[in-house]
Amino acid sequence: MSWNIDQDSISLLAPELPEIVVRRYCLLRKIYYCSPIGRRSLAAYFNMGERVVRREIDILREQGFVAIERKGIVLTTAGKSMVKSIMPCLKSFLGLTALEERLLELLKIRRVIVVPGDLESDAVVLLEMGRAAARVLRECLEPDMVLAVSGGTSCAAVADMLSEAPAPPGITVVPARGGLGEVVDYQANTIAARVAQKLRSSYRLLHLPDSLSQEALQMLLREEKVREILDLINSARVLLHGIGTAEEMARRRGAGLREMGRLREKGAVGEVFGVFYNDSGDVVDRIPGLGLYLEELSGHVENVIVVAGGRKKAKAIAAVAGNHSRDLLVTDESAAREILQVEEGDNLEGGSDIFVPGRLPREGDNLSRS
Amino acid sequence: MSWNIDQDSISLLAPELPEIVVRRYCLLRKIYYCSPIGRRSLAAYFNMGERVVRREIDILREQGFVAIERKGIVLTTAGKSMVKSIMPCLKSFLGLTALEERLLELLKIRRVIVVPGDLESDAVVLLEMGRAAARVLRECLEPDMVLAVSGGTSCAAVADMLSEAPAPPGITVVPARGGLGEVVDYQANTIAARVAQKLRSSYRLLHLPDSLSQEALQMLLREEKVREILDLINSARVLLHGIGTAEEMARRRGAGLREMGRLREKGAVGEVFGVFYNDSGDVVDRIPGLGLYLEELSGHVENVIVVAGGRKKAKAIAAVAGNHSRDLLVTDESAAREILQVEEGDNLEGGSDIFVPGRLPREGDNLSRS
DNA sequence: CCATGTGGGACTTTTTTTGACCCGTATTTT
DNA sequence: AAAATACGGGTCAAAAAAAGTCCCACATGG
Repeated sequence: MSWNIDQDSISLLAPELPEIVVRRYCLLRKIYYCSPIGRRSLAAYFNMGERVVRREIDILREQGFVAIERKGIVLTTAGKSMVKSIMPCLKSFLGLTALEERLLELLKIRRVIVVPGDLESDAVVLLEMGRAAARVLRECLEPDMVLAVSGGTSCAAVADMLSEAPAPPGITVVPARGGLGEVVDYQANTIAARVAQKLRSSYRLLHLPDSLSQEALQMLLREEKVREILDLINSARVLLHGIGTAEEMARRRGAGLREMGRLREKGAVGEVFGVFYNDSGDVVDRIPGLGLYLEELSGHVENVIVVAGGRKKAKAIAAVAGNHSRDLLVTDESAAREILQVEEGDNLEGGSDIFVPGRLPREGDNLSRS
Repeated sequence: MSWNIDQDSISLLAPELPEIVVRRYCLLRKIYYCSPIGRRSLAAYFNMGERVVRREIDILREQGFVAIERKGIVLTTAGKSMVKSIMPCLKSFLGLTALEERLLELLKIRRVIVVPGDLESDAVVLLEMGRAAARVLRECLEPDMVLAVSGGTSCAAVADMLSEAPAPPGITVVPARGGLGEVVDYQANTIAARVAQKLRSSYRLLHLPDSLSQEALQMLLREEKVREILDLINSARVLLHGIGTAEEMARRRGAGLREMGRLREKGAVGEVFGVFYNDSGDVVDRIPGLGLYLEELSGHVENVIVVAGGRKKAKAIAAVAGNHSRDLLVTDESAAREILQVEEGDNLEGGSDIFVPGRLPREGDNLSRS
């Protein structure tokens, strides 16, 4: 029998290690995004005791990663550098690199990036996903491209984390669809504009009322201005989109229980650009509206960057991101593990647990998070 | 300012980690070589509390690396496999790979292998060095070679750790010099025979009285049998030798304080094949005797495997193993760090400490070791 | 048959960790 | 300007973990 012990052998010798490393890394990462921040805020955020946080911070301070100021805890230069550069090392240490490879094989797409942590229990993971996706996005950009972006918190995070630096010339950013009734920060229009601003590119928007009848849509299609933007959108060569769960989307549309029941009946698990997919990736429903038609995108779309995380979206991700050689997936650890567990009945081994810094909540805990 | 944080970043996040890993590894390694062995023996050997050992063993048992039997602690299959395969990973984790590269550059020799630990405080390190050297030795062997070995504990360890498997045909093992008065187990003759046995090769020995006058040596030289073996020795294409410190050698020769003082005066720090070297690698003295003449070895020697460890031998190693492109050095962590610190005024960074499992000795401790 | 070394159990002491405070101050909000 | 908030730091006791120190029953080997 051959024992395949490689870079993870250290964690086998010190099984308590991953927990420690993850806890400190999460703290560091949170401080990175939220500094200056206080002990109590951190403790509340991660559901840890205040004293535990203090101890960890002391260690991090001794290591020179954080400095303590009157306003709160901040990262030192070394700390910032650490957060930025530790990722590849941490990923291999936590087995995420292996996870990426297994997902790549399972989903048969071009590229998979898995970010450590669980988006649902640590909101900072969303930002980290955004940062990773932003880097991928920049790699995809070429002169005179049209980039279409969708709405949602995930894409908003990408926009947030994009560095402010000029992209190749001639790029136009457009929303993939006219506004779906959402918070303005998460609307495709808003995100497109913010992305364009970060990239120093131009952008075109498509403002539409929330719910339109078929007749109204037909009428709008005859408008030259609208037509023009739609053509632009459908000539996109790069797509950046999140994934909605069916429940989320139905709720966001203000749909009644009736409609939600219908979606569930059809087995809808994920939504992209207003199109609902079931487990197998088939289209089972769509929201009437104007914009990009994913099915019609054939030749000229080169890269589809899918960014979504959280255990709840696992099924949706697997359904949407499967079997497209043009797809690039950016997700988080919890979603990645969930997908693999569901899809291939993951032979659960020791150490494949996902570590979260917090403790079990007790009665009396304040569960609100910053 | 550029922060070079790479694979060691994990240890920066968890500074207590190297100590834990090294401790467990040392325990595992000791068990590997000495099983079955009991808690108390381990505790005494490593100068640890019995309870500490018990706890570590519990963890190692939970991890499936050791099993506890009535006769003592033994390694499981997984444990054996771990000890064998963790080495490269551990080396990079402890920065030994980097250490090897720096030594390679400093000494300008062909190859450097650094084994974790300190030979002086953990005798098992000697065996580990032997195992590494044995592997190197096997790589060097080609058909019809003559292999000359020296005496000493280091070479004895190599002989011990050599696997029993046939070497290329036609190999002859010889002692590099006639017996210097030592314990028989560590004499070159003994070691040559044991190496040959492991390699399934033939061997020739050269038995000589301890101290001989010049006249006696000259007379022996005229003996055909002796002459024949000497020719064989001097046709060696592979050398395997340890390094003696001057003190050690003088003591072993039973030399009086007078002679030791003379050696010290001349600056002798290391000895190989009865030849003493000073800091710079110059020959400052020699023990009269018959055998291999290192200086005359020119063309036909292809590989010189130097195996020596321990902080005390650092200077000797640096003096002897320098500037020979044919040299391969196998040493331990403590010697390697000491060499670098002395030779290039090592800019001491955090984490470059060498971890030993024990604690500081107290009064009342039983310091004897198995 | 006894000396030695083994694991396991039990107990106390010591150290570390954690929780729960309070305090003075700087900053923000009212 | 005053109140409220959030910050770091300090302190103390409870709790938990670790470590030291025994003793016992059992095997093994001289």
